[in-house]
Amino acid sequence: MTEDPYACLKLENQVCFPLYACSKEIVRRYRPMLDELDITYTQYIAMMVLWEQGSSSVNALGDRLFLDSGTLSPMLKNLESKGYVTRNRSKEDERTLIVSVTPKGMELRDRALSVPGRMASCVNLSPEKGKLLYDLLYEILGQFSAENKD
Amino acid sequence: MTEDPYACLKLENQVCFPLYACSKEIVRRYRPMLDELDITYTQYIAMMVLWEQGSSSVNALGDRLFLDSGTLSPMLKNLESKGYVTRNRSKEDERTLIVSVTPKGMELRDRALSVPGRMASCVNLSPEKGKLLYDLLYEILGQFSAENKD
DNA sequence: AATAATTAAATTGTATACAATCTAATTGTA
DNA sequence: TACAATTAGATTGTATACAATTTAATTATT
Repeated sequence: MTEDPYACLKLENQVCFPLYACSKEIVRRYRPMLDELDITYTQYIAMMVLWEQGSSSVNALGDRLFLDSGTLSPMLKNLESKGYVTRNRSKEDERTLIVSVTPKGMELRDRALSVPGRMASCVNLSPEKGKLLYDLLYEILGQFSAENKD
Repeated sequence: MTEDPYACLKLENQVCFPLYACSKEIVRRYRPMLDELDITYTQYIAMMVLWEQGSSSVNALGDRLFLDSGTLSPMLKNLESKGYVTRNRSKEDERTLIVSVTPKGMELRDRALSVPGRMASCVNLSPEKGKLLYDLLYEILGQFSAENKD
């Protein structure tokens, strides 16, 4: 049992690294499926919110996705150019931009239906472990959301 | 209990999304600490490998970090310009680039010693849950590494 | 030995991410 | 009601990520 003063700086002693690597690798595996829909992963999660809600302000979308306007602004313009969403200023508050799904965007939803199932088959984790992972991640995210509410 | 055919496309039913969000948020919390060392998170994990091994080929580093040359090449040049590493072609195989830590790079290690502890205090997860999360993530990463060995 | 196939990095092009700054609209306050 | 403070997005600048392609070096094959 040798005492390594640098043990804390070893890659395998980090929790963040497998989180970072896992996230990247999974998103990478989404790519071929999302290519078929002509969207990226970031666009996909934005569409998920919009499919569910119909529309959202950029701000609310950012809170939900943990993304800021620097990422969202160009990405939403891209989705608009593909015809999946429209971007309109709110009548009540001209500062607010409302993003809404178009009919073409709603059609996309049907074509995306097979994606979650096909993705699940890329990650071999038992349902119990999946639930465990999910709960642990949301426990951390919950803390982060609480922090940001200042 | 209404049957929603689109339930699988809801953001809260994804495991990937909290993984993606959590990874991003944690890396974002590293930034102020790593700013003090004048490195980014990606440079930090690369330095972790180099601190431990002294040197590595770009290829081996990429396997370890799940990054390709498109990301590593410019990032390692950046680390070189800061004086933390040197980049030299291998004598045995001129295709291979060997990245080595410089004395200045090793000094950085001492200044980085406080980072893991300060980061840990940003995430309030019990040691047991931390271990659980760690194991689940490496279970998934293990599958991915096995896949890539074809 | 000459050529084909493979391999390691580097480069190119597209799309994030995010801090910092800017602009315009709205709200709070003296 | 003017004017300061705040807020919502957009913009700018830097650094990833990664697929696809290119280049140079090495290995395998005929």
